[in-house]
Amino acid sequence: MAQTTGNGRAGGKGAQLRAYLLGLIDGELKPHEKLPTERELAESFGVTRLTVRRALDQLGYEGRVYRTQGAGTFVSEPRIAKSVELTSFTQDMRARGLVPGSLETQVEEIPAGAEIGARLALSPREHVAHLFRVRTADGEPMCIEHTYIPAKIAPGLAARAIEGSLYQLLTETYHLKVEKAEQSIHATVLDPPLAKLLGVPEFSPAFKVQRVAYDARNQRIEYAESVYRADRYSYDFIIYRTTRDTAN
Amino acid sequence: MAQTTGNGRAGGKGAQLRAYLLGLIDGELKPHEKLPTERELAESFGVTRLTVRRALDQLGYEGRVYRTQGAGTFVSEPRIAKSVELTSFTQDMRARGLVPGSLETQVEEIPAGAEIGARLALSPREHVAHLFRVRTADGEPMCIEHTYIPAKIAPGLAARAIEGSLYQLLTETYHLKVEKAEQSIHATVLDPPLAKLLGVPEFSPAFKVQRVAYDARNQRIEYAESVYRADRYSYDFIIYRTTRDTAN
DNA sequence: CAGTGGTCTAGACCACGAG
DNA sequence: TCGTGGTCTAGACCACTGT
Repeated sequence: MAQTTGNGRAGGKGAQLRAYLLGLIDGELKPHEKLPTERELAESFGVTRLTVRRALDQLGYEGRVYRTQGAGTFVSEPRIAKSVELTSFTQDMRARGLVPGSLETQVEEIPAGAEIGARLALSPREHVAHLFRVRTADGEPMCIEHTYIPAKIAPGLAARAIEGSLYQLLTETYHLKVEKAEQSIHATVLDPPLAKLLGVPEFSPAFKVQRVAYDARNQRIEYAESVYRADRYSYDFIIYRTTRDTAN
Repeated sequence: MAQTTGNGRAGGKGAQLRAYLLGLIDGELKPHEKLPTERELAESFGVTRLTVRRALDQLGYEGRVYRTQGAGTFVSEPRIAKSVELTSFTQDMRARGLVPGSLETQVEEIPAGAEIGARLALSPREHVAHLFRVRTADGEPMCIEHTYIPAKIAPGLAARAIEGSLYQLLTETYHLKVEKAEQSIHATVLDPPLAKLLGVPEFSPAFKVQRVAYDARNQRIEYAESVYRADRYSYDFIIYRTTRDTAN
């Protein structure tokens, strides 16, 4: 089963066009330089303008390009945004050129209980695999993570050795592909045991992140609660005025 | 053929359709109930399927509906997401049923200096209006905010009484409409003076948020640095796996 | 298998920006 | 004025879901 994402057809013209445009943006063009017009792109790629527009829409949403009616489409300044994209810790660290790892990994299968059950829409009696990991980058502790996965959708997970990317394991072994996550970020301070695990002073500031992950069919796949060192982490993203409501 | 319709504009068919769908979602339909099919909607509204799809795309992105190929489009569970939408403090508080206000408002016009200049892409000598406000909800301090706006795009701003929504003032008086913002969120703790302003214990956790806001033409409009009480704030949003890269 | 969403074509007119 | 992006029409075929 090759990958190719939901879009069964090995690529799709939009995806090829996207790849080409990304090459332009990262390579030949500098910020605020003009991309070819939509009509030019459509013709030279043998696709419709709609297809071109969909690719540009996505890039615009990701903050890579911006468009001005009547003028053209332009390369954005180097982006600060990284969030609003769903990545795993492993992917995230690799993208930053760091080597991801884990310390103190523990796995167990336990009843969900009230809180975890509620997060995963399970009965409190149903079982979940519980992973505890101290995630590291280049060997340095970055984050403490508790992950809960319904046992019924990933049988035997608690008996496996988890190393590296959990998402990769879920995809390859259980065909569970996370498409979407609801995330809630809080600011907190580290109590002494957590501070020690992360190797920072007691009562240092930190992010506490709660995440519920879903697959394409809105089935809950994972609940994770993580604590990140604030000295090494920030959340950077681009937000847009929502649509054309403009009511107020 | 060649219908023409002139297309009244003033909303566009997509916007009307969106309003109708929002009514369905918030009114008659419950979570996980099925919306009409795209083809039905297209016919009953006298638009193309593409137009229907664009409206549904947007709702899907906002987390209001989810779609499953071969099955249909369904109402999402009540959303937790609020972020990934650009709102002002004023709008945000009103949306939560609270009365927004400000304490200790100060306004001055000063040279941008190195840091603010860099954020706003101004020479350090150019002037900016600097607003300092303690934002309140139902009279309770929620956030401390420093806002910087280039004097050349909002002349005389520093001489005005700022009350209520700055964004509203910028739109109505200077025709500056924020469309996009880059935001960076950090976790921190409150030093004693800030803690006092916010009425919370010293060294309480807090969010520090830096924001650069742009208009539709990518002109920088505002740089803001805010500190929010962590006991009253969290960032909740939905994130999606980005497109079809899937390189993994 | 029928029906759904996902992608695409080949046009058209409109609103805006710049020369 | 002319070229740009923004919106829309009227179809088509494909991939996936459910029965």
